[in-house]
Amino acid sequence: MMDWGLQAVVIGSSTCNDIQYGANYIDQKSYFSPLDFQESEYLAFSDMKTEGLSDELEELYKPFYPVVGQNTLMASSVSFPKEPKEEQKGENEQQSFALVAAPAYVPKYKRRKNEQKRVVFQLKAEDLSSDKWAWRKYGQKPIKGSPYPRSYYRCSSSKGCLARKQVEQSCTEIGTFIVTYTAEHSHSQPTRRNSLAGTIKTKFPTSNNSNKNGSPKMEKEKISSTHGSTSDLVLSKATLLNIESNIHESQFPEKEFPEIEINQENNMFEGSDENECVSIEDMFDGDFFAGLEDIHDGFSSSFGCNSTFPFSS
DNA sequence: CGCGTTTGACCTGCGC
DNA sequence: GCGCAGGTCAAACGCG
Repeated sequence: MMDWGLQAVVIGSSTCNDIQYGANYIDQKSYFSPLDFQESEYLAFSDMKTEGLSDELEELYKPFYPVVGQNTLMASSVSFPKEPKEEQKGENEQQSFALVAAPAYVPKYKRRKNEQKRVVFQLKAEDLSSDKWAWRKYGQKPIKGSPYPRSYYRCSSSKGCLARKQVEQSCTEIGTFIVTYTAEHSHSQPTRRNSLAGTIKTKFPTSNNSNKNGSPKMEKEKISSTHGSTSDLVLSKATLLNIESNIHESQFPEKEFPEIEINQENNMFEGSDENECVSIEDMFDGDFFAGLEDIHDGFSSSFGCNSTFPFSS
């Protein structure tokens, strides 16, 4: 089992711009893994933390983070909210930090991201599939200073679940994605993903049509996959095309991005049950990869290039 | 019918 | 107050 546990967890300062990578830091307020732990475990966690049981907690939480491929880069951070400037804000802050209970009041627009607890992972494209939660995409925005848009996902497993996830491609490394988790799941991990509904059909651009992100606007064409959730498990083809087109159109700044490299002995996913270990091959059957290959082929023929597709294997 | 993505519009926080 | 940027909403539409 990989032995990184809290090692990759860092604490950010009060602003999202201060995310640090690679520091060994155990936060003193809270800690969570949005990916892979059971409700009962993280329910008890905050209480345990306050009792100074961080050693045991470290052991407990080792398997909670996504068990990813050998090449996965992971940088995790946790940001905490600023102290509320006004009394009024305090209430919302607490809503944002409720661990499990569904909030009685959910503001239409959440607090700024830098005031929410966040965990940042840097993942190889092929390791995005290690996230077993079911996510639904609810938005995409171009990000200033980045050639790639950021996609916004919310947990689709439970209506009251506040968990959010942002995915954007690293501008420094092709095929590496920065995944930011916000808030926590209010339910246990789903045993299976949902159906294929919503899997888009995207055709390749035939002209110079562009959306407001400056990326080609896609028509629809089928993505084949036997695993339902499109989320990040199967990045939508339009998203992939955006990525691909951006790769070809963009210059990559020479910017250092400190990372923690994870060495892992095997490609095993560890579930909530102690005995539940699933290999990558078990989790994704041949059709899944076949679907990716189809997409890749489409890229190659459409863009006249086959070297940069992040999901090629 | 339920669940998914896409995408323009809208809301909010923040800096000036 | 204004403009910008990030985050979210919701209508439209596709798929099984």
